[in-house]
Formats: sequence, C-alpha cells, structure tokens
Amino acid sequence: MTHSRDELLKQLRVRGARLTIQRRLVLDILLDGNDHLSVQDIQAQVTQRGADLTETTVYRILQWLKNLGFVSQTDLGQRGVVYELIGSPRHHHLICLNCGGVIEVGDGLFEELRDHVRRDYDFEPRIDHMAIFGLCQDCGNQNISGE
Amino acid sequence: MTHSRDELLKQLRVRGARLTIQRRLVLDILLDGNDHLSVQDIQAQVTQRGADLTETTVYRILQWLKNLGFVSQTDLGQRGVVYELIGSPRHHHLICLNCGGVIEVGDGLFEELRDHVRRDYDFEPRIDHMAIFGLCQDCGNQNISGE
DNA sequence: TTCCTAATTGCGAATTATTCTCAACTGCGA
DNA sequence: TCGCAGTTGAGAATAATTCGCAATTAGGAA
Repeated sequence: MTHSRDELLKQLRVRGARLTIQRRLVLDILLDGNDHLSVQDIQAQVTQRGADLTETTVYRILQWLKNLGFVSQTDLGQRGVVYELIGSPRHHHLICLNCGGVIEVGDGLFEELRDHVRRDYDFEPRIDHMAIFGLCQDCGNQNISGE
Repeated sequence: MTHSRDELLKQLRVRGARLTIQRRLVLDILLDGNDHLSVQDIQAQVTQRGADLTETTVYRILQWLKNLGFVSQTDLGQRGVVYELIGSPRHHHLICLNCGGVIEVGDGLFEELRDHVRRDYDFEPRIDHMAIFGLCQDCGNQNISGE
C-alpha cells in the first residue's frame, strides 16, 4: 500500500476503475488529510475546494475505496465513523467508554493477533484501523452507575 | 460475570438500580437467548411473551446494561448490531467482507492483546465480543473489483 | 478525433437505527 | 402507605446511509 498520489491512481487504473473528477477529488482530500476524516469533514473539504459532491457520491466513493482495500472505515463510538487511507504507519485507538478519551497506539499490538488468525483460521484479517473500547486509567477505578 | 438470573438481579440491586418489569423482561430474554440478539430479536421475544415494550425502552435498557458491563454490543457489519450477556465462555467472530461468512473463534486469541494493552497503556480493554473483518480462505484469492 | 456505452453521478425520497422530549407512571426507601 | 426520583410510553426528531432512476461522462473503439 502506498501513499503516493500517482501510485494510487495507477493502481486504480490497473483495476479498470474510471477515474472521475469526483473520485480524484475525494482521493486528494484523503491524501491531504493527515487525520481521520468523517463524511462531513470530506464534504467540508469539497466545499472548501470550490467543488460540490452529493453525500451519496461521497459515500459511494468511500465504499468503493474501502472494498478495494485502499481506505479503512472505523467506528470511533461517540465520535462517529471515520475514514482514512491505509498506509504506513498503521495505528489504532483505545477509547475510554467513560470519559471518551482516545489513546493512539501502534500497530505492533496487533501483529500477534493477525498471525494467529492467519495461521489458525486461514483468514486474512483486515485490522487496518481498530478501535478498542474500555476504561482508561483514570476512569477504571470509578464506580460506573450505568447512566 | 455470571449467567445466573438471581445473581444478576442481586448485582443490579446492589448498584441501586430499579428492577422494573421491563428490565426483568429484557434480562430474561437475554438469559434465554443463547445466540446474539438484535433489538428486533428482542422485540420479537417481548411480543412472543405477550408483553409490549417500546423500542425506546429496549434501547435504553440495553444501553444501561452495556454501561454496567453486563452486556456486550457488537456491530457485525451487514448483519447489524447484536447484544448478548457477557459471560463465559467468551467468543468472537471473523467476518468475511466478501461472502459475509462468519467464523466463531475462542477468546484465547485476544488474551495476549488484552495483557499488552493493560500493561503498556494502563487501559482496561473491554474485548467482550469482537468482530474482526477480513477475507476468508475462499474469498482471499479472488480479485475484488470494489463493486 | 468522434462516437458509443457502460459506469458513474445527481437528485430527492426512502429507509434504518437511534435518540429526544415530556407527560404519566411506578419501584422502593422512609 | 406515601412521595418522589427514576423509569417508561408515545411519537416526533435526528442522523446516517441507501435507493431508484434519469442525466452525465470516462475512456476504449472506430
């Protein structure tokens, strides 16, 4: 997986995809956005660049890129669903169920799990951008009431 | 964590929760349902038992039990969101992005990860019922077009 | 270069899942 | 038994995502 725009476009062309201006635009936005982007973030970027895509189209392009394995889609809980180009370095998140805090973690955490799944189940996991929920240090000791 | 109805009720009482008939009903349904239950599954069970809860209430009760750590909520992708009482034995799922097939796996897979997260990040992960997406053996070799 | 066609997009409505508001009700402690 | 904070019901509201179909267009063929 690469992060270079030209490489990306080339790879997509090879797969017989039509490189419409809409797709190029979303790709560029994903390439420029170093952070995770929500659909609304992408829409905002589209507007900022003087363009105009329907939400439907944005969803369709993201779905397409996701199916091809070029972008990851992650549900961060409260913070909604975010998308990002898959590329090194992979990272993941620990999200506190109580305070909502987010800890970013490296990919090393998942290497063993990945190998294990491959070896034992003949299954190729796509652990590209995982969210693990739980309680952070501070919240771990409190009593949670359920409300 | 236990699966016994009386133990569960007792633990909830201790926490100062009101044990309404609605909450009892949902708990009983979760206790009886050995499989994962969607909100609709639960609604169906409610009806089957001659009762009648609003969807709102079902959502609220599930949310409450989830916050207390008594039920897990898992997004199985195409198959929607499912809930189940947390109890031994824990299990998880590998879900094929292509064919939708589901492989059930034991909890051992996650022990190392759990320890790692606890040790390195002082974070108590709630990996109760995880869904890992990827490609199963059969689908792994096919070319995916993105459509 | 122009044409052709299947792939893609736009538009607006539909769907699905979930949450909100607020009045009515009720479990349970005093 | 009483009182009230906590809980539920009802139905609307919101948010996120998908659908259907007509119009448009990328990119290969001529």
